[in-house]
Amino acid sequence: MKPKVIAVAGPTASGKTKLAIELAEKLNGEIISADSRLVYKGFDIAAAKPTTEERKGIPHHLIDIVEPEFDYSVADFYDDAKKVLYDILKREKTPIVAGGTGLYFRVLLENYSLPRVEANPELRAELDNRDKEDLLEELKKLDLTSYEKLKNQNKRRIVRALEVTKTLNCPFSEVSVQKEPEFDVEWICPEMKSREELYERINKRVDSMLEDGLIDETKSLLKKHGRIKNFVCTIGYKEILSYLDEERTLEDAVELLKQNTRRYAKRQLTWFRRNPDLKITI
RNA sequence: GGGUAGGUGGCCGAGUGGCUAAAGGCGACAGACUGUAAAUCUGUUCACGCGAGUGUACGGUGGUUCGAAUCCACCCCUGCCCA
Repeated sequence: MKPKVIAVAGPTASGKTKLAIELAEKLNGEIISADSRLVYKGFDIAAAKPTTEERKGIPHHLIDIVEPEFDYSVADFYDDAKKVLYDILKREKTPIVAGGTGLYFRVLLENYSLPRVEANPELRAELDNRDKEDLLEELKKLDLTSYEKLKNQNKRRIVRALEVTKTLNCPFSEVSVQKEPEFDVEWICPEMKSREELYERINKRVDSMLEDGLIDETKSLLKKHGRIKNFVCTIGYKEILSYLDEERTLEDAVELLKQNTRRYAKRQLTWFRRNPDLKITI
């Protein structure tokens, strides 16, 4: 008997946070956040982190666990989430994995075996300096399977394949395989009527982020951390920063923020649509 | 009223006789995703058709030409300058 896990997955602003909390109340559950931004301390308004009241006393895991300077990786998530998940099961409560980061769901619940190869900045820099064709040539010699899969893909993924292959001295394709799923997952996504409705919710949520003090939050994070990657690459902060830098008006920055959020939601939909259990129709 | 620059596909913008259903960018849509993932990358984008193809299209109406987004005439509209 595999352990039962509930997964609440959906695009940003679809209402998954609320849905997860309702389910947790009903099922004596605890929530494991599967969100690459919620892990960071201080990323509150822009990341739509649920407030204490909103959490209704339900334990939330993997939120506010690292400082933004720390590069939290999928592997970190995998280790942390698995530990928490078994802990919840041990206490005979229901684990509810909720979030919007497709890769996190895949690695945790679809049991992909992550090659244990940490990011190697020197090697990456060296590989980045070479052009894509050159890297592909090398990959073709070392790992034909990965070459076939990645030849039309982006350079970053080719770099990673080479990084793993060279470090382990073993082809990337042989160490990154899918195994038998470890959990019995019930997939749930919030109901969404139409793309228009979702986009409308996104627009409204961005407006309320502004009312809640997104600009002040951006300023104080900037002061505290400077322009570190995780900060300036986060939707919400990057657009407000462009306003603070006087690259565009506030109005334009907000419009761009809405647009980038819509695009992000679209990419999330692409990810989740692939999962037949999620029944995404918009 | 006079002068001048211009009106191109959802938007911006290149194109100055045939190689043009019209570069490029943006947007939109679709897809990929195994340690950067709110990241990064790929494809499609006038209509109909599986397709060869057919139809419609560069402000409007006429004209020149075998052939016009491109040349000519008149008209309409917009920006700027002068009155």
